Amino acid sequence: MTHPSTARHHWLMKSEPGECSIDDALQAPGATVAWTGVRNYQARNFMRDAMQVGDGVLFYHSSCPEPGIAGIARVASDTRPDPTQFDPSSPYFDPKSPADKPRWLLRDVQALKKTRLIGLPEMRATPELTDMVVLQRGSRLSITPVSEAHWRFITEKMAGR
DNA sequence: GCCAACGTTGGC
DNA sequence: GCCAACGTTGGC
Repeated sequence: MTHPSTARHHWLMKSEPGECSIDDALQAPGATVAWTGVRNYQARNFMRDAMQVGDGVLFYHSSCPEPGIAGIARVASDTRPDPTQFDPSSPYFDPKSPADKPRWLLRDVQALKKTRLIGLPEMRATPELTDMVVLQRGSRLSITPVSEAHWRFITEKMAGR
């Protein structure tokens, strides 16, 4: 029996392509970017408590003309404080975050490959994906868990070609 | 730009 | 602890 803490998880992580697209991530040193700007406790807790280095990530483009899954990535580091919370010039500045007890965390994410754009309308039209957390009514979380079945269906049946 | 849905804040 | 007001997200 596999211990739960060692079970591999999968995630969908939203990024605005105007800020960091899958192409930007692939061109970064080591194809790795710091996932800055998470300012929601539930999303932070996913990163802190459930993510593990090596977990698979669906790299999702949001707030753009064609929202959808744009690539595959992996969790590449443990959590560390998100430096943008202490930067007054950053849009992610949080004046209430204590310097000695940072409120917001990030992980490094390594882009592995760009896929064809699996658009949100296509995702919604795919019966196998109707239970995905990101597709539920009112879902706004920038980081959501992805089941093994959804991960396999997307990466094996949809991302190719 | 609109607005539904959800999260956070702060007075009480 | 309640909850109204306000802010944010993100698709459209």
